[in-house]
Amino acid sequence: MSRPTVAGVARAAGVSVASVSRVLNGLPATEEMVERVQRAVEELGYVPDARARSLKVGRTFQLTLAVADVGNPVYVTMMRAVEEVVSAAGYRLVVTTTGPDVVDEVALVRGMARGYADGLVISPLRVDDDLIKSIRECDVPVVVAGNVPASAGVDTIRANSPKGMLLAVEHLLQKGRRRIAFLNGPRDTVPGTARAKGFAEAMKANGLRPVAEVEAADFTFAAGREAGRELLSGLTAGPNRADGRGAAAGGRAGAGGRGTKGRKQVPDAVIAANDLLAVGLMHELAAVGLEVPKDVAVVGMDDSELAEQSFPPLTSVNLGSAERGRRAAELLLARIDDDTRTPRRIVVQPTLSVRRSTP
Amino acid sequence: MSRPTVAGVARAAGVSVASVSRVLNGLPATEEMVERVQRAVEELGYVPDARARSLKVGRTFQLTLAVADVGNPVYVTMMRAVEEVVSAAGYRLVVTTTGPDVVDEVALVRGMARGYADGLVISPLRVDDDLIKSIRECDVPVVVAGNVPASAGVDTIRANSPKGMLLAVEHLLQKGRRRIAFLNGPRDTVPGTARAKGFAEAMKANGLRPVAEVEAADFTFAAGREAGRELLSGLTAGPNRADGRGAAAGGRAGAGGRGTKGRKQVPDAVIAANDLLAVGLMHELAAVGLEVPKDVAVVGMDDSELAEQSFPPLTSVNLGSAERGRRAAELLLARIDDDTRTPRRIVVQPTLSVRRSTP
DNA sequence: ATCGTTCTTGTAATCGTTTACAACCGACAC
DNA sequence: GTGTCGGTTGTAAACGATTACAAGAACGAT
Repeated sequence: MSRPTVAGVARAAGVSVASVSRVLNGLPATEEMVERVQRAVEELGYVPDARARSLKVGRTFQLTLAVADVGNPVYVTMMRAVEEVVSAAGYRLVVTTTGPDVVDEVALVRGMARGYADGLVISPLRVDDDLIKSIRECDVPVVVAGNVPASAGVDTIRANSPKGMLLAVEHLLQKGRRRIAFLNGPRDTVPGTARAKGFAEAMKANGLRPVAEVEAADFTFAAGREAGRELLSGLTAGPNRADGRGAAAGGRAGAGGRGTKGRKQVPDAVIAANDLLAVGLMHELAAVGLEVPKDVAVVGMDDSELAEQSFPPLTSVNLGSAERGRRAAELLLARIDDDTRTPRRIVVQPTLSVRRSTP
Repeated sequence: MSRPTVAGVARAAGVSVASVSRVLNGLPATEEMVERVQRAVEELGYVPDARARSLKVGRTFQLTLAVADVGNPVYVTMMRAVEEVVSAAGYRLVVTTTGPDVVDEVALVRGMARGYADGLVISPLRVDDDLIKSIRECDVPVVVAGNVPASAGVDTIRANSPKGMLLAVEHLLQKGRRRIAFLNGPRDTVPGTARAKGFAEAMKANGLRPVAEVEAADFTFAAGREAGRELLSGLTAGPNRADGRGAAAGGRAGAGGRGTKGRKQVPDAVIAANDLLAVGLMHELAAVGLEVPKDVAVVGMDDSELAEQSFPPLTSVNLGSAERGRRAAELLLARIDDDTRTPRRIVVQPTLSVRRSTP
């Protein structure tokens, strides 16, 4: 006994397929007709085939959100926001993960081109011409949560990293920290370059020079630890500890301190490009006996759930991931509604969530 | 200029639609035919319509993983494992989130019944007859990562919570902790009941009685904090601190200690049903000045990425989420291949990942 | 009684693929 | 020259829904 189709239901109910379809879609029909069809549907356990339906009507009522790494908590914030908006609009949201490579991203956009979903939100880590081309050629609407050139002719919604960096730097400054280091993610990613630039500007605007700058292999916790270790190497002994008892287990002595030639200054604050990186760093700080925030203040970025879960809770720049998710979803829905509207480029402003990782 | 279809390509290449389809699917054709078709495809930027294709061939080459809460790090572990297996098999994985309610879960299974995917892995928090019925009626294969009755006639793969609890209890015991409390998630969920039962058994087997048992509203960080507060209320002053300087800021004196009547015993260890709950609890412990693991040891469950990210890193029962994900995916693929095989019920064994939240 | 109107229902075309089947073509053996 | 055989290619029928269009029914007005 095979799965019932609309034809089977029609036969069972003794009516035509058109009538079945009409009843199922709530078009006007007589009381009796509705009753007969519904009974047949019930009896056969009929469930319409989504593929056939969407082939005919041209819509799937599914929307896709593609993220690079499901383990990154910033995406859960976005995901929640997107989900809320699209499900309120009667769409089902599905999430796929692309990994960090741009080629996979391109493959996804290409593959999505026909039939898997009515629209797509992507938040690409890396962008190249192929990706832009595939977005432009994609015949389902795409909105980019991130930074692509205006020439791509696509709705975008992005964060204001430079402003966020400024908030972080000024907060630290106000708390009396001046020896600020930067723990970035990969420079060849979109957020990586934006944050590097923002950090440099923010420091310059306040007349500061970074005491150190390291680059993690990617935006993950493990990479954060590794980069944190690199950042700390060679400067674990220094004037940071008020009690002067030094820090590292190894405890190798050294001049340290600012201005000492041939040796990096010891930071009294680190800004990380990401909450995961920040937390990774904090583990390394603890490992060498530095206390947060007493010895070193730490500021993360994204203000994800991890920021409040970490210990100490992490002061973090809120780059508006929830709002970006919400508005990305809204842009997508609007464009599905009307494909001719001119692409918008929205920038959302950051705020700072102060927690206990800064004094 | 509308999107090209196979007919358009055929016209452009001066061949029949069948030939186009054959070339696209790699069926035998002459050199020249292949060449002409490919040129036309290239030129028109043709992308096949997934809906139409899957309508005809009966497969979508998509698999769905439905999880209750994307914010729960245990699911990212599972997700990664599932993704790896299914993508190696040529499927695309999509993830949807259902929320904690069983009705949404049922709706998902029902809706998935026709056409959205070739198979479904669900990990339901709550199970009722409706859900089981919908799974049985679903005409795409379903595998359940969790516990449903064998009568459901479905492949399942589940953790061994009781054994996991035993590992946790015995580890604590071995470290000299005997006043063990339990921070559970909602009792009306599948994991909630399993863990409650497992905890009770494990304690009994070791001749211990729980000093406290609280139930969080759900398996989230926020709920963990709240339940942690509840657990700690009224017993924040006690003999736990070795230095005897009491604990809470308020520092109210009290008899505390074991056996004191009218007053709960002060735990020297807490097992949480979940890493998120454990981390929430640790925040509350810190808030009242109790140190982990010196004053109170904490054991989480799931051994998710959060366990190593938390501070101190969390000793956690590894319930095999990665393996469960992997094997769930394998079961699903096997069943897609052959729907007649008798349902398997796999149990994966837990291990303990010892970190620094226990002495 | 006839006509027009409105409302309901059925027939058949359509969406964009795949694929069973038949037609065709050239080669080869008799 | 004809029949057979392999191999390519084309025609047309699916897959399972929606929907334009036409036909029929009911009903009141003329």
